[in-house]
Amino acid sequence: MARSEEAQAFFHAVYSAVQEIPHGKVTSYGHIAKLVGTPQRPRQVGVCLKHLPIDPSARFNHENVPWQRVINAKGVISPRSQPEGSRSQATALEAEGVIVTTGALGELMVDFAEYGWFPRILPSEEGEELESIDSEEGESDEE
DNA sequence: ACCCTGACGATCC
DNA sequence: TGGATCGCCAGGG
Repeated sequence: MARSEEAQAFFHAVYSAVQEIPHGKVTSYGHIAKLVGTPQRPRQVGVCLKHLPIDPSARFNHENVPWQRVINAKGVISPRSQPEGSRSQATALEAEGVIVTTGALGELMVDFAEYGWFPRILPSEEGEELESIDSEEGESDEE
């Protein structure tokens, strides 16, 4: 487990941010990346979740980190190598009341307008400790 | 040490 | 509108 300290801090930040997603809500990898101060690395957020320990004794694990609440920017549950993975994520979301629909190509989608959680990010002096306030009114996708 | 892959996302054709 | 490319960078072989 010899990750560099920086990498470990990143993992920690990501897991902590994911824990802030409200029950029954979802956000994107990209938004988590922004929340932790590294807006250009949404991909690494995926890496973190991919490596989220199953072991309940781990500091961060599948039990205390709501990994299922993170989907991609298109509102689709990111397909892994195997479709079963995304399916189980859909099941986990449905278990908390989130409605998951299936697209023409079998994509599992969640309506951001209904379940999206994209708090405004307030820049701080250091750029590290980012504050976030949840704006109850989700801006659909108008800009 | 090197190369390929990838739970992403913004841009560029 | 949508597929292809690029940037990022940790993991795994």
